[in-house]
Amino acid sequence: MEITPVNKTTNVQEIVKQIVDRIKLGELRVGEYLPAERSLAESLQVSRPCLREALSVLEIMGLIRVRQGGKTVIAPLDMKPLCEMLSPILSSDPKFDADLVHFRSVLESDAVRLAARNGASEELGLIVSQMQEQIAEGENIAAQLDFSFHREIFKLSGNLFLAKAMDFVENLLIYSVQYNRTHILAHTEYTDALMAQHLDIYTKILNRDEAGAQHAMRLHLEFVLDVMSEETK
Amino acid sequence: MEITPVNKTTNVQEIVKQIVDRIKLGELRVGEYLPAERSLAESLQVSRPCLREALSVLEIMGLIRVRQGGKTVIAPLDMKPLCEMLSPILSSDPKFDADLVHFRSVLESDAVRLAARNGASEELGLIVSQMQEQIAEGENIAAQLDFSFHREIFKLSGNLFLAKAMDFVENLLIYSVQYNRTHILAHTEYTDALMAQHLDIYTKILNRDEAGAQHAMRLHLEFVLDVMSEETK
DNA sequence: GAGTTCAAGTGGTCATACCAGTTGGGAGAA
DNA sequence: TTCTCCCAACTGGTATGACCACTTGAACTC
Repeated sequence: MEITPVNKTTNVQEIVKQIVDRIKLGELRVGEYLPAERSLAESLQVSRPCLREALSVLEIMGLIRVRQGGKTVIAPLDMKPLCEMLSPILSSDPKFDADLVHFRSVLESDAVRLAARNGASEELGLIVSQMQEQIAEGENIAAQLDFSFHREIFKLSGNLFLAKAMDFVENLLIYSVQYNRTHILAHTEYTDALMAQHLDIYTKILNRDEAGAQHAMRLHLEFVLDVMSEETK
Repeated sequence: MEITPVNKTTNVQEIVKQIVDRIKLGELRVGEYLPAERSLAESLQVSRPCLREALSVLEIMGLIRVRQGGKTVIAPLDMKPLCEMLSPILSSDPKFDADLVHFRSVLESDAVRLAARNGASEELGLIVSQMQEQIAEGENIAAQLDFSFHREIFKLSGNLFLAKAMDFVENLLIYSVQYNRTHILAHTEYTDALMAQHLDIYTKILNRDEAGAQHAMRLHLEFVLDVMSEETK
């Protein structure tokens, strides 16, 4: 006979589970308001402090957004608050930055391969066009546009976890001094090279050239890392 | 002039931040006890419900372990509680299982390459020896041993995030019906093949054959996936 | 000395009150 | 009528104090 610890569960855990389940079942949808704390506590037959503990948990999980005076709203799953809280712990490791950038490369290298398998989207083409327009006007590539490009590739990969992991990594990278693409994008001398690399990746995806896309992405990431290590010298 | 929202912060967020910072700074170390809620609340000059909200957050983040009647202890960062809470949301996606397994393959494929670069550890050799002993005695490979083998590879990779991501994935896979290695390990007819694959991976790591190790791992993962899809037919 | 018991201390829950910010509708002005 | 402004009512944020449930360890019994 196998012995397992009795499953004693706390009120807070029950509440969290119940609300998560309701979100999963679609009873609570993104954008909808949660009932007021007082009435919700009554419905759940728990005290308000207890409910508030559960709400705090849901908030850090990024499932709800709470504002004093305003209503509590169901939000799309967002890792950002968790990352903000957790980043001090993680970044205490000296290898943090290097490991994170490597990890991102691994993710993106696979994402672009899957993206090439699935083919390009209109959205990706649009992003590339906008990049070209900006350059034609003598501007640099906007950081937001660069971000959208890479994000779209993860979306095209179709893999839920690659996209979520990318979110996670990006949220952590915000706090990384060494890895700030904005600096690189601001350097005019790199603009042409970066544009060519983005275009190359896009073309390979368009042609469904999996290996080629992966290779192009690797070259791009290596280029970015090289420039970064130059900058920080 | 750039306009940014004023950073109104709540008591709970302050408390969480403060405790996280103290853990980072080493003032609070893993295994140590947190003061009792009542006295800690007094020290922080906040009410107990408020403090408890913060503690709930820290608990879901896996930074502390709380037991009724017992003391609250600082724990090593553990994604498990978060995964348990989050898994219903994630698994609501029909592609969940497939995406997760693919994601895991991506991680492990890279981890084993880095492991091969760094070379094998005594620990890994010991695990392989134990596997061989079990087989020599006519037993199957224990699930725990198989898990240790794969975990050790992530450890050998030396990349913080690969290991953490692996933790995350494994915690989610517990709830995946389709992906339960225990079933496969229990089948005697696969035992020899699995042992050979593990041994192959180990040897390649030992010889610092990066490409070979990666290839061997891919073969192993494909084999496991094949068997699984047979099982679920 | 080994086993038992129980009191003190811990987290878990609750009810209530009040503070602080948001919102929307009604009173007043144009 | 239409617009503006203000305040009442509702929301979340915090505090207090009480009580329950569980764990622990020291005093007590045998």
